[in-house]
Amino acid sequence: MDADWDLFAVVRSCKSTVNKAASSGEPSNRPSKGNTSGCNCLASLKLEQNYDPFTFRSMSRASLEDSRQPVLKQPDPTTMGTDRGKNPIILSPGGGGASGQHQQQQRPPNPKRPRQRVQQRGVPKTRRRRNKNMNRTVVSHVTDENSCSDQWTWRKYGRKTIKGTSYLRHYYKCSSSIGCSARKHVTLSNSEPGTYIVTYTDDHTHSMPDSRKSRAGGSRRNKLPNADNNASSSSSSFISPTAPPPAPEVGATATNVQNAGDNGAKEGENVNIVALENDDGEDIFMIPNAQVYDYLFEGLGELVHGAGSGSGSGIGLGHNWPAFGGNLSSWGSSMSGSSAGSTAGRG
DNA sequence: CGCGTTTGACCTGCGC
DNA sequence: GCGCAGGTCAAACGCG
Repeated sequence: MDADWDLFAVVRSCKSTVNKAASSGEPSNRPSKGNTSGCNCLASLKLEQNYDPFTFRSMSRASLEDSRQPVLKQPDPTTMGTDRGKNPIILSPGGGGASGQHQQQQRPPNPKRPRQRVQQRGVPKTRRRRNKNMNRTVVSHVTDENSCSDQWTWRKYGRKTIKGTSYLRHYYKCSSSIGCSARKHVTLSNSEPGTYIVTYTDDHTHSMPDSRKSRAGGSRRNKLPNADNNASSSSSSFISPTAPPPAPEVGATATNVQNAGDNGAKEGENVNIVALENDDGEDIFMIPNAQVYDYLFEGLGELVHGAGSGSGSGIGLGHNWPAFGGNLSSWGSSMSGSSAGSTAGRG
């Protein structure tokens, strides 16, 4: 909760001109849905080509490409809301990069496999929806050229067509460690074609895997035709909220705002897009193609670093920022170097 | 064999 | 209370 509005506060503070940072308890912590007006401040950053804060190595390009396929060009009122009975997205193998995906894409239409979900009803499942109780969510935007991968192992557990976006949202769980509750979902931005909105939820309950041990996904990925494309980037510069950048030079997204404030983006420099959400998953703000100015991050830097020290005094996203492995402040210094071997996968 | 992906079904929060 | 929409589950399947 604190962190939550910490972010918020930060954002607001960004609005420097507008002043009013986290002066007080930030009453309107949670603007009602759609009410993002309160935070039109944002700096958007343009990533350096080589610097991709959010690369999801573990996600097959195909998957994401998938999300680039407009799902519902024209939302069908009759089927809206659920994919039930809907035709699966048809990937066009030749279409673009997604071609040659190994795997399921070639799977036959799948004759509606019989599924008996026994004991579903009545059984109180812990299946939960993102709610206020959940750990804060950090959103970040990635340009599609940056591909998507990071050092964590993510396992896709679902996808959904999101109303209003016309694109698919892919849901991933951290599979680097059993029991890790970290999750994220990736959606192709509706307003920013080519930009993926990555939302991280919950924190990793383990340290960054040294190397991927997961066999299936990992090895396969490397063989992705497109993997070539990003081979260099994925192997040399995978950066993510959970995988601190080796040496941030320029750009930054929300996730490395800290760096942006410190040694990251230089004044007036472009950094991709920064977007933040409150714990309700509401986009607090997103500012594409904006520019970063020091003053914008002055406060941020403080917050980030200060809070890291555990200064309970308030605002700060120093610690416990889920997407940062729970410790944003140590982000810049502790690179993935740590080992903490991954236990990739289950069993 | 183990793991990731796909995808239909189901659950649940929220707005009306 | 109902329906919508987002989120999650889990069987089936493919790949290494």
